[in-house]
Formats: sequence, C-alpha cells, structure tokens
Amino acid sequence: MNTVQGDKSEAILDAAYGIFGSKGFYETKMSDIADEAGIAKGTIYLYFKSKEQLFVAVSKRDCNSFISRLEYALQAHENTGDKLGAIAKTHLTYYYERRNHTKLFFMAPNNDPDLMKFMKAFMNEYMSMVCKVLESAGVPEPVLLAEAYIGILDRLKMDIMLNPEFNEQDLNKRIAFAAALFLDGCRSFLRV
Amino acid sequence: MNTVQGDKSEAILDAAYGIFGSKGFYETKMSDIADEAGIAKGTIYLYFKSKEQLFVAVSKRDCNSFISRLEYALQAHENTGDKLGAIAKTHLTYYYERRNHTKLFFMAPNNDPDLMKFMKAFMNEYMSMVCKVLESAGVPEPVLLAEAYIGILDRLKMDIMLNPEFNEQDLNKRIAFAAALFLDGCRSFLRV
Amino acid sequence: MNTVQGDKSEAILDAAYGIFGSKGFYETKMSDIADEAGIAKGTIYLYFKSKEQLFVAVSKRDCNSFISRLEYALQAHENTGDKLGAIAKTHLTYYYERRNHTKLFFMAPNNDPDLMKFMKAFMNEYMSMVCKVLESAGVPEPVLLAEAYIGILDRLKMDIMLNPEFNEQDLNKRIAFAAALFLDGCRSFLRV
Amino acid sequence: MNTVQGDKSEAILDAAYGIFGSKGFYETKMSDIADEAGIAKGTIYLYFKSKEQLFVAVSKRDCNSFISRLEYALQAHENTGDKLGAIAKTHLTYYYERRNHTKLFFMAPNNDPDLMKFMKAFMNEYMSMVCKVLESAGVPEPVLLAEAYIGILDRLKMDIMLNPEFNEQDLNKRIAFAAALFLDGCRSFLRV
DNA sequence: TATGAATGAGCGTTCATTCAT
DNA sequence: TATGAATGAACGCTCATTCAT
Repeated sequence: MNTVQGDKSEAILDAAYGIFGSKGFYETKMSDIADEAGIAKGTIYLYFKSKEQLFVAVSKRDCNSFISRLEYALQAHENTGDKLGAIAKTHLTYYYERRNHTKLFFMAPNNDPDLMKFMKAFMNEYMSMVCKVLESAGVPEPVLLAEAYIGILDRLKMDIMLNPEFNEQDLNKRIAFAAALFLDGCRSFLRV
Repeated sequence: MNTVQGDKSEAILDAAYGIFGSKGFYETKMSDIADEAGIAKGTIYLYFKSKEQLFVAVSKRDCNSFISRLEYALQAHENTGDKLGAIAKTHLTYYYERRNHTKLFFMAPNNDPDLMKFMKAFMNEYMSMVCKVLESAGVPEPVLLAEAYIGILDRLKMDIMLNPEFNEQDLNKRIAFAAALFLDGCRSFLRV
Repeated sequence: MNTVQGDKSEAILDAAYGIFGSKGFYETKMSDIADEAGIAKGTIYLYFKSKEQLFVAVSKRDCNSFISRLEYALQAHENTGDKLGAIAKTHLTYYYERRNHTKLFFMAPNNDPDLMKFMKAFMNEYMSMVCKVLESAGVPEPVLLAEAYIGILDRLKMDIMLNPEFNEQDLNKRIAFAAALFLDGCRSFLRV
Repeated sequence: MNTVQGDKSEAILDAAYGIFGSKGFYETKMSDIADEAGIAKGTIYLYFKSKEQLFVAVSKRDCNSFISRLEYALQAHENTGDKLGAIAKTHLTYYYERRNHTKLFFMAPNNDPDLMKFMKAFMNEYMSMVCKVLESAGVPEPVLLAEAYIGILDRLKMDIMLNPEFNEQDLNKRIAFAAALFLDGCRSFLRV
C-alpha cells in the first residue's frame, strides 16, 4: 500500500541521474545504475526500454524541472531588468546545484533521434521564454539577443562546473554581472 | 618525390577529424578511421598510441590552428572594437567551417587526463587573449567580461551547427551583432 | 532437481582443464573453452575474472586433489618403505591418469604472480609431506633427499606422458623401481 | 673482411637466447630480439624462417653445447662413480650458468613438430650417454636407472633456478649428494 | 643483404539486453 | 513485478610476417 506507482521508476531516474551525471553516458553501465538504485539489472528494463531511453528520460525530467522553475521565477517579477535577473539566477543556480553532475550535459549519446528532438524542443522553449521577456521590452532581434544572453550565462556556468572552490558569493556576483552586462554593454563598465 | 614525413600521420588525423567530428568519440571505430584514411587498422597504432591519444592529437591540431588564426587576426587591428569584431569573426567563422563536425566538440572521451589538461590550457589561452584586449581598454573585471563574450559567441555558434540552412549572410550578421551587443548592451538596441 | 551451485563453474573448469591440458595456456582460446563447456564466451567471465585466473583455478583444483590423495595414501601405511611406495604410486598414477593433459604442466602463463605463488606453495606442501616421511626415518638431509625422490618420480612420469603405449604394467614396474632405487641405490641392483 | 659468415646469425641466436630465456616463447616479441641484436626486425627473417624456427635453432645450439660438454667430461674419467659424478657436475653446472634463463626450458611453443622431434632426439642422446655408463657397469634396467638419475639432477636444478641466493658451494654439495644417493640409496645415509 | 613501414588476422574482454523462474 | 544468470555481438589493440626500397 506504501508503494506509489512510479516510486521505483523515480528511484531509477535518481540513480541514473547521479551516475550519468558524474561519468557520462558511455562510461555508465546499466549495472551501476541498478546497484545504485538497489534493484536488479533486469528491473530497469521494465521501466525503460533501453539505456538511451533512460538517458532521455533523465534529461527530460531535469529539463522540465528547469522550465518549471523558470516559469515560477518569471511570474514573480514585473519589469524587464528584474526578469532578466531572474533568468540569470535560475540558470546559474541550477548549474550550481548540479556542479557535481557535469557530465550529464556533455556526454549525451550521439545517435538517439528522440533525445535530439527533445533537446531541441527544450532549447526552443527556454529560448522562447527569454524571447518573450525581450519582446515585451520592444527590443529588435529578440531571438539573437536571447541566444546571446543564454550564451553569457552558459559560459559563466563553466566556472561553476570546473572550479571546485566556487561558492555562493561567486554565484551571486555572476548573476548581477550577467544582467548588467547584457543590459548596458561592457562600455558601461568603463563609465562607472 | 618522396613522401614527406608526417604525410601519413596527417592523413590519419584528417580521417579521424572527419569521423570523430561526425560520430563522436565513442561511436567512432578505429577501423572506420583506417578505412577512411585508406590504410590498415594496425598502421594507426604506428603513429598514435591509442584511440584516446588520437583524439587528443586531433583536438590539439584543431585548437592550435584556432589560436594561430586568432593571433593573426588580432595583429591586424588597432582599436578595441575592431579587435572584438575580429574575435567574433574568427570564432564564428571557425565553427562555420566546421559545421559538419559538430561532434568533435561535444563527445570527447571522459577520463583522459591528457585531454582534460590540454583543453583547459586551450581555454586559458583563448581567454587570456580576449582578456588582454579588454585589459588594454581599461575595463574592470576583464576575466568575467571575456567569459561573457566567449559565451555569446559560443551560443551563437549553436545556430551554425544545428541549423543546416545557415549561410554566410547569417554568419556576418551575427559577427556584427555580437560585438555591438557586447560593447553597448541590449538597451542600446532600443535607442537605435 | 535444481542446479547445484558451482555446477557451471565446475563445467568450465572441466573444459578448461581439458583444453589447457592438451594445447597449453597460450594456444588455448577462451572461445574453445566456452564451446567445450557448451556455454557462451561471456559466461566464463561470470565465474572467472580472466584467462589467467581461470588457468590458476584449474591448476589449484588439480594440485589440491593431488595433495588430498597423497594425504589419504600416506595415512594408510606405517613404515617408511611403504610410505615411499605410496608416494611413488600416487605421483605416477596421478600423471598416468593425466597422460593426455601434458600441456597443463608445461605451458603456464609466465607472469602471473598468483600462479607463481600458488605453485610454490604447492611444491612446498608436497615437499614437506615427503620430508616428514624421511625425517621420521631419522635421515640426514631430508630436504635434498625429498627433492631427489620427487625428481626421480617426475622424470619417470615423462615416459608416461610421452609414450602413448605406456600401460598399467609399466606403471607398476616404475612404482616398485623408484622406491627400491631410492632406498638402496643403484649398486644394490648389481648385488641382486 | 671482418664479418665471418654466420656472424649475424650468431648475434640473433644470442639475443634470442637471452630473451626467450627470460620471458619465454610466447611473451617474447621478434622486435625485442631485433632490438637486442641491434638489427632490423626484417633481418631476422633472412636467417630464420619464423619465430618457431628461431626458437628451435636456439634450443638446438644450446642442447648441442650441452652434449659436447658432457662428452668431453665423460672422456676424462674411467670408473663408473667418477663418470656419474661428471654427469651430475655437467648437468647442474649447466643450469647454474643459465639460472637467469629459466624460461627457455619451460615455455616452448606447443605445436612445432620440429621442436618436438629435436627435443626427443636430444633427450634420447642424453639418455643413451648415461645408459652407456651404467651398462658398462653391468647394471640391470639401465634405461630406468638413467631416467632416475637424470630425474634427480633435474629436480635438484630447480633449487638453482628458483632460489636467487643459490651459490657455488650449494652447487658442489648437490653434485656430491646426487652421485652418492644414486649409488647407494638413501638408507646408506643412515649408516654413515 | 638490410631495412622498417605496413599489414590484417586474431583474441581477450565488455556490457546492453533477454528470459526462464 | 522482479530477478540475475546467460548471451554474443562488438571492438581496441598486438605482433608475426611481408615487401618495396
């Protein structure tokens, strides 16, 4: 009576998330995941069709949680600057929380069309959320600007992932920095 | 009339570049590379110790050529704005030329310390070149700004790599855009 | 009605014993062993970590069974002469039974420290059993004498292994001969 | 004018002797031998048809030198006891000199019929030399006795090969011991 | 003779997936 | 549902041998 449906599926996803994230897709063995989840190897296949599908499921769950968070964060703000700050905060905090799971984002399997499709859809959704913020500010070229902003954030996240001493103070500094740079450009730094 | 030394090594690197680039490290078989290079499997091992080492060699050759190009491009300009434009042009053109070799940059082997070390060194070098440009403009926080600029470029390159219809006009538009945004921020787009 | 645990492990050992014994370590392929055992190649690795470890396991099982036999045979006799006869009988009979598995004893892998260690331990145990018999007879230099006796037996076994027509009568003759020679030396043959 | 014919062949045999002897047939690479001999890999094949044939040649040269030595040693003695002592001395000294080349005697290739034939012929020759000594003493069963004597010597040689601290004094002790035991049996040790 | 770059058959091992229980 | 023993295709790498120079 205790077991909610999906309980085990969730346990598998958790385990897979941890190991894919730290070792990457190709260096992860299904048996590692089963061990971590405390179940038998064969059981994984009752819930996920293949290693690729499991990876896709892990990615989906993670991306969806990111989108939800972002939606929630954007709701809470009114003006464009605050919304951009919220995006930076959500993006960078997200990776800060995942700084020990780097490999999840670098080592995806190559040829899975499902994954490719999903990742594109995710990127589109994220992009369109940023776009909407920029559009409502009446900016021209909102798509390119959205890409650029996400690019800034994505590169700043690298510090987070590669530097083991990165701390919350560094995080907050980058959040403020990203929004400021994006709004006023690097020349504005000179004028200050 | 004799074969130049390195001829075959170069042929292997070319073949490996092509296949690693289109299929990624893990999905590439040494025999594929040998076939592509028109030699026997064993021959590769006369020139490269292992699959990992071959991948490292491919990456090194490629990164070094990028650095050389960038050095050359920066020499040709005097003021900061032009130099930033040159960086954008080099970066985006580089990936534009490699738009069919996406996987080279995403699917590296996980645990090779040689590769990790080299990639860090490469990133440092690129970063310090961009930093120098910004420093000479007297900007505060040149490191974060360099990261941000590279981030913008890196994200803009994604369009290049994922969109098969991307053309040279798109390329030039992004080059101009990246420098302008970076210098004056997105608010400046509104005023225009 | 269930398969006893170890059943398959035993089947693999049997197959390996046969093929290692007739072809030697290096000329034996894991796939040969799998075929002989009627299982898939991969299955062997569920029970033995590597080809080397499998060889070690085969050797251990075989040596241990020799020691057991010898212990049993020595218990059954009281005086020194009878015990020496029992040793000769056990030793030569043992090889007589294995006369089609010569290679097991000649073609071990070179560098396996596990195997080296075990073989030394086996030889020590065998030696000390023979030594004990000689010591209880009050003989000086029991170690050298034990070595010599084992040496006689080991050389006599060569006939067994190399001569396909060797029969049980030949066997018994050598058993009697070995003990007699060892006890009284070759000069005693003249006096008879 | 300096190069005697066979000079290089001899150099290859020397190199092969050293490496086969310390690493065994299967763990020895032709390139190791070429390096050791200071020549190119391909050159070996001008003198020896294959790795197997090279091994056979090494073995032959070595066995023949043993036979020559033994012939010379036997000539120098008259009575049976002295001749047996000479055999023991030649046999054990031979291995004492080769105590760093153990593998030569244990790790021969399996399936080479040439080698098998030659080793049998060698053993026969050694055997018949020992037999002749015993026959001239009027002993019955000279074949079995010869085998036994060689067996004693062969086992005593094991100490030499496996014990790195074995010295010349140990060697001489074993030479005397082997002949005494063989002549008068272990009971004679009690009476002394 | 001598070289050594090139070959390619061959093998040990891994691991995603299946299926009888 | 859950298990985990069994499978077997797949692949990186080695090394004896060849042959153009």
